[in-house]
Order: sequence, then C-alpha cells, then structure tokens
Amino acid sequence: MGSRVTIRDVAAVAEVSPATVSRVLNADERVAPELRERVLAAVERLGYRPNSQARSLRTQATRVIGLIISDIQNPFFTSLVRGVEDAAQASGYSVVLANSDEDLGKEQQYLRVAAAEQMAGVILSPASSSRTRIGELVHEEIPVVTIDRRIAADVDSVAVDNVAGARQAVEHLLQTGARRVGVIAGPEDVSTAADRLEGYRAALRAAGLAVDPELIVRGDFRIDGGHRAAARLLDRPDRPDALFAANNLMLIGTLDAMAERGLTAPADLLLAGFDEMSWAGFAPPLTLVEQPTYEIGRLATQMLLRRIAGGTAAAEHVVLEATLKVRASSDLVRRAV
Amino acid sequence: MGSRVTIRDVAAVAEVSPATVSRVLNADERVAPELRERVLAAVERLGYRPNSQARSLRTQATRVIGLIISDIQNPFFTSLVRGVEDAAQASGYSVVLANSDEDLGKEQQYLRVAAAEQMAGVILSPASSSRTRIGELVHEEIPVVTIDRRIAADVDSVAVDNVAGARQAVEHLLQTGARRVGVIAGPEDVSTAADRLEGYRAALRAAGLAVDPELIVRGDFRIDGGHRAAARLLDRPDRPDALFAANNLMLIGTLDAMAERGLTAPADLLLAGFDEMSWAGFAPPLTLVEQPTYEIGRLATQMLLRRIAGGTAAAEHVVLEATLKVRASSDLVRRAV
DNA sequence: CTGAAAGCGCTAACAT
DNA sequence: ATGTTAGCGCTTTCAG
Repeated sequence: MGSRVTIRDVAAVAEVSPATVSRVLNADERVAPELRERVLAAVERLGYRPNSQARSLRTQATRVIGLIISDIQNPFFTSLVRGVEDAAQASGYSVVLANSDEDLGKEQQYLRVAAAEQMAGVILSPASSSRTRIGELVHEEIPVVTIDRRIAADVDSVAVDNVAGARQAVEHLLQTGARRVGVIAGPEDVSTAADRLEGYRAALRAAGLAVDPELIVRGDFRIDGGHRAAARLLDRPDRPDALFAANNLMLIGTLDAMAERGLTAPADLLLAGFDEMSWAGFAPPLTLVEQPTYEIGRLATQMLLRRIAGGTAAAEHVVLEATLKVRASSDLVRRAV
Repeated sequence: MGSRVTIRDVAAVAEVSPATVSRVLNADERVAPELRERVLAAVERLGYRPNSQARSLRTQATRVIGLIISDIQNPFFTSLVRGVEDAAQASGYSVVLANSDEDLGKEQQYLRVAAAEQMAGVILSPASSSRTRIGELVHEEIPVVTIDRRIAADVDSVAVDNVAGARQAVEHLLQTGARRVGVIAGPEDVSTAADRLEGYRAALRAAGLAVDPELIVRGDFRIDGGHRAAARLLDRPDRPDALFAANNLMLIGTLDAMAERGLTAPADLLLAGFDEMSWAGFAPPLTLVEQPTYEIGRLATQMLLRRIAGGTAAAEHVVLEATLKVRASSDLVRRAV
C-alpha cells in the first residue's frame, strides 16, 4: 500500500539527483531549464505524487488546517465551511472538518487529533466559552482562531456583534408594537448565547421596559430545545406578544411549537430570529438577524494563515456586523398589504 | 512548531532504548513490567505524544479514513457521518470529512488529497455514477466504499433499496386515490435518482397506469431545483393530484412552491418524499421513505475496515431496506379525523 | 547550478 | 527480553 513511485525513481528516470527533483517540485528558481524539463517529464510519465507525510516529517510543517465546528447539522456552520475552504485552498492548504456536536468530549478528542496530526492550525467554534480546553494545541504551538464564539483563552476570534444584532431585532419588535417579548436564549456557557441575551436586555432597558425573568427561557441551540423553550413561553397564561429566538434551529423549534398551537406570525405574535434560514423557504418569511457567514470563515482563515506564517502579535478579535432583515413574521404593515 | 519531545527523549529519561519505548507504546507484550513502568512514567512526565507522520511514514499506513460526502448541507448525510465516526473510532481510526458539494471538480480534488495523504481508506458518496473517478485511490491501493450511491467501478457499496422504497411511496399515493402522480426526480447521473425514478415507473406500471413523461421533472437534489421542478408541475393546466419528491431537500422546495400557490397537502394534492426530515418539524407531517442512515454509515465503515485489513474478496453490495412512513401529507383519512 | 549526505521521528529486522 | 541499526520519502545544508 502506498505511493510506490518516489522521488528517487523520478530522479533516476530524469537522470538527475533527488535533490534536483525536489527543487523543481518546490519551485526553486535556480535549476537549469533543461533539467527542469526532464524532471517534469519524468514526473508526468511515472505519475509521481509527493508523499505528504515524508514532506511534513522533514519540513516539520503540514499544510492542513483543522476546522472543528459545533454542529454540522446547522446550516450556519456549513456555510462558514465554504469560506474557510476557499481561503485555505487559495493558499495551498487543505481543510479537514470535524463535528463536535456541542459535546465537550468530542471536541477534546478532535483537538487532540489536531495536535497529534501536527496540523498547521485550527479553526474552532468552541462548545463552551469556559470549559473548552485548547491546551494541547498551545503546547504544540499550533495556532487557533475561534469563530462565531469566543473562549476565555487569549486567542484570535472572528464573530459578529451579537449584542448589537440581538438588540436591533428586539428593538424592532418593540417598535412594531410588542410589549412582552419572550426570548428563547442559548446555552449558558456559549458566548453568542450570552451576547444575544445581553442585546435583548439592552433593548428592553433602552425602551424603559423591565426585564421579566419569566420571559427568558434557555434552549440548547437545537430544534428540540427551541421547541420546548417556546412551548413554555406560549403556554403561559399571559402569553408574550413577540418571540425572539437566539438562533436558527431554535427558531425552527419555535415555529413548530407555534404550529402545534395553531398560532401564526405576525397575526398571533411577532417573531424574529438569528442566522440565515433560506433553507426553510416554505416557512413564513422570517425576520432575521443575518450574519456574513462566508466572510467569517474567510477572515478566520486568513488570520490563521497569518499566525501560521509566524505572526506573534497579541490576540485579535474581529467583529463583523450582523444585519436585521425585517420580513413578514414581524411586520404588521406588510402583512396588512 | 511541532512535537518537541521525541521517542528518544522518552528513552533517555526511562533509561531504555527507543525501540523499547516503541514496543511499550504499541502494546508489544514482550517487555519487562519494570521497564514498561519506567517508560510510561517518562511518557507521562514529558507529555510525550507520538508523531503520527513519522509513524505513518515508517509503517506505510495511516489510521485515518476519508469521508467525502456530496452535500454537507443535507441532514441525510450528516446523520450518516455519525455512524461512520462511531464505527471508525471504535477501531482506533479517525475520520476526516470533506464536502464535494455535488461538484465533480471538488470531489476529484478531495480524492487526490486522500491519495496524497495516504489515507487508510475512503468512504464516498459519489457526485456522479458515471463520471466520478477513483483512479488515484485505486492506484495507491486505497480501498473505497461508496455510500448511498453506486458508481460504475467495481467497489463495495452500502445503500438502501431505492427502487423498492420509491415504489412503495408511489403505490401508497395511488392507493390513497391519486391518478396523476408527478415526480420531482434527481440528477440523471446519480444512481439513487435513477433508482427512485425506476421505482416510480414500476409503481405506475403495476397499477396499470401509463407513465406520462410530462409528469417527470428533474431537479438537482437541492431546495432550489426542487422548487423549480415542483413549480413546473404545479403550474400545468392539468395539475397532478399527487407529488413524489425524490429527496428531502427537493421536498422542501416543493413545499415552498406549494406555499407560494396557496396549496396544501393533502387537501390540494397528496405528497410524499424520501429521506428523514425531522428537522423540518414545523412543516405538515410528511409521508416519507426513511433510511437507516446511521446504520449505513456504520456498515460502510466496517466494510472499509475489513478491506483495509486486507480483505480481497469481490466487491460487495449491501442493500438495506427503506421504509415508508405514512403521515398526514398523503393521508386523507387521518386528515379527516 | 547540481549532487552527496544527513536526518526529520518512528518501527522492524536483526543481533545479542 | 532488550538494544543496535537501517531506512520509510522527503528536503536542505554543504561541497563542489
């Protein structure tokens, strides 16, 4: 098993030394055009493919970056993946993907794999802001960039302004007439969840409204959790007149819970969510805080590549803008038309 | 950058030879308990981690399997991933995931990466049954198992009986009273698409009905394509009284197109699809042909591991059962309740 | 500009 | 049972 034809075989056929073959393959300028020709021809003829293990062993550097995302089932992340892949590929890196499934144990295991495989760098959407451990990578001096979420450690990050995004959404609900806005918040130890909840609170405060803890219910950023959380809010005697779901999957769960109860937006209550959801096109047009997912992936990759290249500046935190897109689910006027 | 502490360092601290350290690490029995202790202690103390590149280079074998799926955005595949990961992990292999996005070029590139990285094996959901090329892997003697779809080449595969599944669904629609069943079929060069279309035809024939080519429209297994295809069928003067969507995402597109036209199932037409869709819970309960996705992944991995271990029997084709789950979208009786 | 030689970290013959 | 040695395939000094 394995790459039977080696650099020596190529060298033999081209009648040069292995060193020369290596130089040609690595775009080393100082090699006579004629030899280069011969080498290239031999490579072609033999179907030679460099053995990346050997190369990595020798150069002490792989050209693989690990991308560990917290929920592969969430389209938000899958869109991000493309940004990462494109940017990585443009620089000759390949990407390996892993799914931690919001599970700290799995996450730990993949981080260990990344360390063992000596990956060039890791882009991570951490399962927990306080309990994710990147010690193994730090130990191996493998740079890390977190995306979407931040962690306590001192590493680069790329994310949107979740506080502002959520605040915009809730302010919009209030302006449209809502008085009692319920929020389906995310897990306590995920930074985006905390930030979006903070934005919710800020909007209420700015409007001079009290924050009613009864209207804050936590989900798990998944459909089921969103469903349960929404159900609790919807079954209250004093039902909220608007709901803000802190991510896309929980918004699905919310729609689900509403459907069960024969409720629709905006007729029965106003509805807003976070993250793009074009894949649920058959749902009512939804008011959403949208993120530049592709861009997040692209930027994170560029930052990572800079670190890999040796950048040693202090940790950088890129914050992009999230934009509110008002649609029918929260728009009484548009609905009236 | 890199694992600074090597097997030599451990050997030095434990006062043994590198070979002994290697033996301990590889669970070689014949090493004195006392030395084993010393080695383990040294490993612990130094925080030693084996360099997998060096090991692979030496043993000419990696413990990584590549999983190339054709659409990471499709939950059908993401569920499969777990089956693969669990089975692989149980045997000490790690999985790297890649998304070909139904794009032959990307697929080719990932197959090349798998070959270059000397992966132990590859599980592939091919983008095309006729144009996917696994030559590079064959050349490196890297075993391949296809999942969900088959290819022309002589390789192991795991899939469900798509013909029977589709046939069941369409027969059910006919039994429920449909006379004109439209089908949103998949891409021409994907085996599942061909099989499901074949099942559709078989059901019509069995019922003594003619196959009307006007009622067969091809999509691309994606939401948009399903939407367009469904729109064409729905806008016909003689609108079908039932629709069968050949996969989950196209069923979403179909629901979307129906919603635009104010149509609902089963009131305006009967509806059935393929693949699980619990993530779209807020949609009407959908009649679906469901697949044992986790099991597909698990079995494919076991077959692959057997090949990796040196199995050289003829290509094996495992066919699992797909089961029809009748729900409200096609059930006039249940709806009447 | 090219080649010879050393060595990345590990394991597997081969010796002892 | 343990150590010595060679070498996986590649790149990179160092000579020439």
